[in-house]
Amino acid sequence: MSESSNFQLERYSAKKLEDKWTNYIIESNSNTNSDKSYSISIPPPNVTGNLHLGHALNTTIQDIFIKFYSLKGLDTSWALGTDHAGIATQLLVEKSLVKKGIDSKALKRDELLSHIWKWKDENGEDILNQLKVLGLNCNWDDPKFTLDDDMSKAVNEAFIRLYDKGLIYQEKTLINWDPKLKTAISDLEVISQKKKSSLYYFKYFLDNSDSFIIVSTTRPETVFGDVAVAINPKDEKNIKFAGMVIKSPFNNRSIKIIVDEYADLTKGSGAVKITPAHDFNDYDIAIKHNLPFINILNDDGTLNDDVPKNFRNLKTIDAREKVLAFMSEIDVFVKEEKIDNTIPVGDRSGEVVEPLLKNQWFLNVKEMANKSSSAVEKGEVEFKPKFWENTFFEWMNKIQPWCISRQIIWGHRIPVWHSDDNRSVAAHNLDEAKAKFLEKYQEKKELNQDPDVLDTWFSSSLWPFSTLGWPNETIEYKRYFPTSLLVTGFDIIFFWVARMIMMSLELTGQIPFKLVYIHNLIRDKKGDKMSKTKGNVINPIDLIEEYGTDSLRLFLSSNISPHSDIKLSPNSLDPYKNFMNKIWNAAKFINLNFEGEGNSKEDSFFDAWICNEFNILLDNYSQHIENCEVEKASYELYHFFWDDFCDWYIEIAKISYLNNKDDELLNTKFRMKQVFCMYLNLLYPFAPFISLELHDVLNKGGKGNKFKTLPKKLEFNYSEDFNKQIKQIKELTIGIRSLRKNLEIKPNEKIKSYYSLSTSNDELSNESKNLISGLCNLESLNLLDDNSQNPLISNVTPSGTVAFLKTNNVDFSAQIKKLNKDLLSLEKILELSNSKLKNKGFLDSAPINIVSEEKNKVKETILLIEEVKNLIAQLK
RNA sequence: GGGCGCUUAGCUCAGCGGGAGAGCGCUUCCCUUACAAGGAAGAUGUCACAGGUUCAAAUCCUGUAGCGCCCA
Repeated sequence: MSESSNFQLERYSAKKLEDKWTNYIIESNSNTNSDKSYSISIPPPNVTGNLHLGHALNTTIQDIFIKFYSLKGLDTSWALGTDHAGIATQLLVEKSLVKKGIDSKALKRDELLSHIWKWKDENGEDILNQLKVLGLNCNWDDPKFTLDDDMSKAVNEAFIRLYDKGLIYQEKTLINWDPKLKTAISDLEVISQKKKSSLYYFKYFLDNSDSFIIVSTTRPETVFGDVAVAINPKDEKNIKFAGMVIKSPFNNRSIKIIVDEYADLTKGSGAVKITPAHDFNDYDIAIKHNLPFINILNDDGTLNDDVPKNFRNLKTIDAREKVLAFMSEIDVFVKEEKIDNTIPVGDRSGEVVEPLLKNQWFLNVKEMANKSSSAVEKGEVEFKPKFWENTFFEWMNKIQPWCISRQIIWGHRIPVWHSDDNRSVAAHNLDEAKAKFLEKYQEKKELNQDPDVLDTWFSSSLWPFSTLGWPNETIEYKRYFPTSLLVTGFDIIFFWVARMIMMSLELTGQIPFKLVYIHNLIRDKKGDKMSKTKGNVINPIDLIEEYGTDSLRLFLSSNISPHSDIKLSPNSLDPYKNFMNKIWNAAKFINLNFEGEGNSKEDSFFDAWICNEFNILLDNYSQHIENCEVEKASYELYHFFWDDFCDWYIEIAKISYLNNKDDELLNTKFRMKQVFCMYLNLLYPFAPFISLELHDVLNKGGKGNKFKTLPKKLEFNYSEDFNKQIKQIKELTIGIRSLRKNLEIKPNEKIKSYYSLSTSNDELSNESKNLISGLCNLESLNLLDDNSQNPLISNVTPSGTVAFLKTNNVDFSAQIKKLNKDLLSLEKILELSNSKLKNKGFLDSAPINIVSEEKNKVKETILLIEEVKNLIAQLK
């Protein structure tokens, strides 16, 4: 059996195509010699990650751009890689060690590190392998990993440059401390969680006095760190106490009463206790009023030795109860009030984050943020959709120094070496550090590297240029940087996008990418976020198993929306699978009929029409993708194929095949295959597997040269108005089919039919008549004779009237109903148009073409109304 | 509290100044040899509400309500 006859029997199977073509796609190298380049760097998935729909959406979009610009002849590069995901990975490995009975806390730094590297070596490729099923054209031969030597070199270089510029510094200040993970985290990693909680009121008695101030607090356990009570200058009740001192009943410390507008009279008692070492606002107040800082917490969040003995080592929540009990005991407790509060929680640990005084490394980003904002303002970096720029600016405007040090071990160790007397240099290695130290301090000292590692996002922020070889001026860097596009979700605009822009401008002097394409999230069918705990996660691998990669990709690319998240239910992909099947079967039809190339016969009007429609598709498609409107390109692909190519072109061609001699059909058969293959070329970036397979089937022997360029516009040879002819055929056909349906005439019953055209000097060619006869299963189709005495049942269409002979056994009530409905809507249209044309304002102000269109509409509608009235009269 | 987005057919959403659209679902008919994962013919809408701008508003502006997200 030949290959082609096999194909005729084969049903569409996505799985089979994926098995056949995945490696071909991965191995195909789209680089050209073009001097124009197009580059993207992938948002690196975490090494701990598993493929989820977010990855599928994100990479599908990028792949469409890469494949499209590759077809356009640009030299494309899509940098691939994974992120070491510091805290997440370390947590994961520590957990797995616990299962093996190993306590990670008992391990030395090097031992734990080697465990994590071992895990990475075993599992680090998983996510990349999962990505492979999507048919992506990324740089598979050179995947990066943020902790590899080349990336680490970039990280060190970036750090050292920023350190030497004075932008990176160490400071003991209040930071967000995760007591569970025992590390500092940045503002962005703290989530504000709404919670019902209590506001407690208690009395602070003035020293040696019966007078007291009622203070309200949500955190009674921090009374041991209190150094002041702030009252508002407008606080008439308490203002007399300003400057006086309270003797704390909790630890005998002296507490000053200060006046500051920070004390909000509308909240609680209006007087607020100041705990500078455990609250960010209080910290600022302390600086302002020159107050001391008293740390009362250990690193694990328990109370430390600076509190009275019986409170030591208690968890804050337990200390709170005990303090409250003590307040009652000494009779200072006033009341408890239920309030809505927001609590800071670590995004990784889920634990309440404590503000703590700690020595940490910071990057001063203020100036970098200003430069970044102006790059976006000037349009050097553009966001799409544009409204996300507001979100970006909002954060940039109030940005704080970025806390970049973490007290974990999985990450880039801070490249700073300290002497025992706390002098430091930043360097790539110990030798360089020694040399730098000597140069800087004119002294030799024993040096030790800082124990902390960098925030994972520090290395991520270098990604677009570190993947291209920076700080070396590699060929890749010169060719592909700045990159063309960044595709990502809105949830990491702050974490990632903003920081990449800042770092790039600071370190390379260039923007990292010209365009930021922000896409939305994929949710379940109710619009809820997918999560393991909710159990509503849909795995893309399962979807691919059931529907195929092409269907998934087409679903994703069709449903991108700037304004709403994508809702996905288990059968959301049905329409796209059906579409794949439609394409598959159309290929069978074409394969069955195709006889060979090389035909000099002139195009028929429908060949010309489909060529023209294809040219329109080609224009729109390119324009949409270039405008980053992938979903519109997808829509055009769907409707051109189903509505134009299948429903009309193939159907007309079928009739033509029946009516004409073989040699007259060669051209249509050739055109049909030609347009179809060019269509596959356009479909390729969206649905690569089916495109490759069908192109291969229909072009036997033409392997190795698939989809290397975008198709050129089709030239065709037809001089008359093919659009008008198609319009006539479509409208008259629909008119006849509708009439047949209304009269309940079976589809298989051949019937005589008549027509007249709405414009008297129009003609219907014999070819068109034959086609309509075929499309409507007519016995004959003849021009209505004005003198004909035959009673008729008619239907009206914009192109003309169609009619059947009125026979006794036919029930035409449905048709009368239909005509009356037509009449009603026509009269409405006429009324509306007439009222417009009577309006002087409309005639004066509306554009000329709009006015003339309206006039034409009136003329046509009047004629149609007459016609419909006649037809109704005939039936009475 | 500040900011952003949304409200259009039963559902999911497009349209964003001059004819209310798509897919799914629904009704009726058809296994007509590419495709029943299909074909044909249909039904379905105070475009959230209230003002305003305009000759003309689903579309622009203002306000209101509801929903969602981000930041504090």
